[in-house]
Amino acid sequence: MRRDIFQALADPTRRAILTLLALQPLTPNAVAAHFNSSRQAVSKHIKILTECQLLNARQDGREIFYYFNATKMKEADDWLQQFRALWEGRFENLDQILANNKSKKTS
Amino acid sequence: MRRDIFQALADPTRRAILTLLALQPLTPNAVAAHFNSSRQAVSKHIKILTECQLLNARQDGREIFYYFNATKMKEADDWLQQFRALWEGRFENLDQILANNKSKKTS
DNA sequence: AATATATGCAACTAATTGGTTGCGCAAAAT
DNA sequence: ATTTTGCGCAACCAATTAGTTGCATATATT
Repeated sequence: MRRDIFQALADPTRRAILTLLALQPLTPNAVAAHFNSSRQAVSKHIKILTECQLLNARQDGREIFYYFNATKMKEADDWLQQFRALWEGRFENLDQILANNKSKKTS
Repeated sequence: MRRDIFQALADPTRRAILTLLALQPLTPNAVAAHFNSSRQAVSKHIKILTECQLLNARQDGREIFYYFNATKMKEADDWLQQFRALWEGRFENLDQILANNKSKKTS
């Protein structure tokens, strides 16, 4: 199933799962142990994250370890690229404002 | 009203609105003209984006211009920071893999 | 072989979402 | 003064979501 990566990132629990799995691959049970949610609820989140390839699954016996896929996450970063110049520019403006403010005080 | 910035970014129309308004401030009507959606639908999106401060409003007569707020968008970028090392590391690994591959060929 | 464990999947539910239509109000144009 | 324009807000609706409970299946453990 196709899925929008930003839509997957919308849920705070899913973001927490990503943060957790970025540190080390874990099974659904191990992930669920970190949250108040039930195993099934976490499993659903993992499914969504896997569907948009933010996670990859690797089965080992009856356990399935989920791996964070940084390459996919970079797509979010790429989208933000278009705005990056703006908040950097913002600081330039801030410098100017501060400079103006200073000159007012000293004048 | 409080609102999660990632939840606001989940909708593709809202992301398109942000891209548009990052170029220049516009009124809701002007924004709606760029999409197939009705003015009210766009207005709802703008409301959500304003609630999480990705947009700021500035009234001028009966018109309201909405401004993109880059500083707020940077929060998304900040959250991604935790993963940035990973996809950069990924490329380091890729370099190693390529290096190994090359040495195999030449050996 | 019998039991326990790890997981996915389907059905159901309450809450939220994205959209619509219709309204009211203030500012501009006639 | 009347009409038009720009906008927000509320009510409603269909679709989606996040969660639950209850299975079924496959792999370990005893």
